[in-house]
Amino acid sequence: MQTSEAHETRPTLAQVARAAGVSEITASRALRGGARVARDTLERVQEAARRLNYVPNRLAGALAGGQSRQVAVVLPSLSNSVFADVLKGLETRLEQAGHHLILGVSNYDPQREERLIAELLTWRPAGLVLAPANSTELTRQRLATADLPVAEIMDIDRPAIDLSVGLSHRGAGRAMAHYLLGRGYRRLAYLGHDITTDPRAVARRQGFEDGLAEAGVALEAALLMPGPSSVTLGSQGTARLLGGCPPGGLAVYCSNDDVAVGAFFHALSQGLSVPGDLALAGFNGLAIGQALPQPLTTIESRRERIGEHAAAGLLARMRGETVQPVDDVGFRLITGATA
Amino acid sequence: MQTSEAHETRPTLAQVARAAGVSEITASRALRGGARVARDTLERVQEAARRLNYVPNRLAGALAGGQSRQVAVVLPSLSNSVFADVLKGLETRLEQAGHHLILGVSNYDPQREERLIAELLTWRPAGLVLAPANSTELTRQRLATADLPVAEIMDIDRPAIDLSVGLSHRGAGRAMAHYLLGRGYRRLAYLGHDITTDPRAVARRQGFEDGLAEAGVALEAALLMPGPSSVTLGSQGTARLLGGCPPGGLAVYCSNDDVAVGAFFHALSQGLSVPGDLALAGFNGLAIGQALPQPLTTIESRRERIGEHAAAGLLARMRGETVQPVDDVGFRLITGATA
DNA sequence: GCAAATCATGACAGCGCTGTCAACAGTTTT
DNA sequence: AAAACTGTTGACAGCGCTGTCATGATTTGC
Repeated sequence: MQTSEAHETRPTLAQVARAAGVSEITASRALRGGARVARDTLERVQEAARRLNYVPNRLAGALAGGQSRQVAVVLPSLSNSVFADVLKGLETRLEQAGHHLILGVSNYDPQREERLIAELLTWRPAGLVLAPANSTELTRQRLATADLPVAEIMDIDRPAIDLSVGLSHRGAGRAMAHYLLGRGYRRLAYLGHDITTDPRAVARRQGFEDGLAEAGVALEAALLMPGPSSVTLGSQGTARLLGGCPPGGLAVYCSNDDVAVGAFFHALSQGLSVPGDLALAGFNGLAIGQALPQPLTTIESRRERIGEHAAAGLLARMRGETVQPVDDVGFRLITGATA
Repeated sequence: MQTSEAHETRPTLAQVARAAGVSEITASRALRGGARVARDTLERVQEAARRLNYVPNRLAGALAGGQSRQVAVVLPSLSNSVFADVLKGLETRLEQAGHHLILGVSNYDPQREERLIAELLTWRPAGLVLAPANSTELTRQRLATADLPVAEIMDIDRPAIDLSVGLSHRGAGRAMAHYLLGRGYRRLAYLGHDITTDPRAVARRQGFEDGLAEAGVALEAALLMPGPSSVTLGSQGTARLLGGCPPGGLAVYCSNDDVAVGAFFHALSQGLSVPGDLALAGFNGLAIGQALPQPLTTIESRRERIGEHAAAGLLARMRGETVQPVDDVGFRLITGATA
């Protein structure tokens, strides 16, 4: 706790101020934009800071000023490139506004998510971004009283605590149903991954079935594979699905692009023609799907934009502006060659 | 700056202490593990904290204690799943040790990387993780004096500032050369992406050529495509490469799995047999490569382990232990069906 | 039974910065 | 010429917590 005068110590604002011959507070103002500081004083201070190699201590700044310029982000996973994209969008916008990201990954575990939120809150972030795996009631309560802007991202189908940025997965499912029906498919199946962790996938399937129902069509088959979505899961699932449900004009709506790509690979290795024998549709619009020999029919989910919008919403809230609670970034159906 | 006694204010340690009938410092000790605190006092304090819904303020804690329990991470990209994997490993280990991650993404831009490091350092992190795009001399200097543990990750081929965690990309390239030669391939080509941003890819290619040279073999062709690696780039690059360099026993070493998968797709759409007409090898061991109808021959890069080891190394350094400066996590050649 | 060691607790100061309010010079307004 | 600004600066206190050292209460050793 001693303030050694050895020059090893990182220079503090006080030292910069002394070097520039001004008071601490003037130095502080000069280094933060320079409002209400004479031009030459400003330059003198900046000069001194540069010379001493001054690195401000934002911990102290945040503590004194009561606002931290850090934004906490809790995501369920990073393996899924979807969240990496969102994170990218968030980082870009926030960094640009002088904020920094504290990251937590919940692994789709509500317990862990809850703990992470609580821990990240100890840093007194200026905002919070959540892609809820399955928000606990406790968490919702805590956040409601925590008095900081919260953006819940990915889907807008559920009621949000504060801000909600994403798209209607239900709507996306319906859109795909309409598209496939419009292309003349009447034999429809669903292939999904473990949905207990992925409420968005559930919503899409629901929307898909709704869309079919509107035309009086029912799913011919639905197969849920255990485990998180993956290409391998898609291949294996397709194999199983086709066991009880022969190809030949069958269209399979997959829970996402990874699964659909797997399905495509299975078709390939079995010599099934796509979409003749087996039509395929996914969700997300991942690059890999579009790079297949036949581009995948899917729905683009604009992940990076979700991140950017969430960041923008939080920043606006921090500035005290009122923001519309629901931000629908929409989606776009990509008419590929697989359905 | 006023301490309103309105109960809106977040409870502070002082309030918890008062509620528990102890001094602030005792409360502090009780809430941090409880060393040197009587058992019943400890329980009383924890009780009070729970009742008041106390959330510690780590900004204050870090400022007072002189150590922040945040670790700064600067990565060149998140689009590349490779870095997402590393990040995951880092997060897991650090979170487990009670540390949190502040994230910056440089987009492979050395300027931006430099600025990010400087900014993140203002949070007085306890450690720093870097996957250097191209460390500036200035940055190296600053970090050398910054007096905090720094882990440079991904490759161990270059001299590091402090800790180095990764694998020898040069070695990986050589290993693949040896493997392909061992399989009898004598017509070898290289297909890569824009290497100005990716020194690791350069090292692999170098190693590959070294490996060939040891057997007196030279590359028949090398094609560098502009832009970051992607599946599409792989397909297009392969098309171009095969223009001047006909298939038929040709083995193409791709700069990474994304490119190799693209190459595979190209072969598929052209009806080329793999590996008969065209053999393919990549790098990373991504799931997508292994899920292809024919699993990709590649080298597994253990990204998550790199993250975990980097975290462990930093944590050890924070505890004051001495750590070996270079941590080689190794790699593993995956004998797929494409070469 | 008394010195020495151990345990539990607290007073105090300080981490490095910023908000608030006041002061003072130089300008403009009336 | 007085009043009212405007622009620039600083003194002061305090953000919420922890390290250090000191204190009294207990236990231990011989």
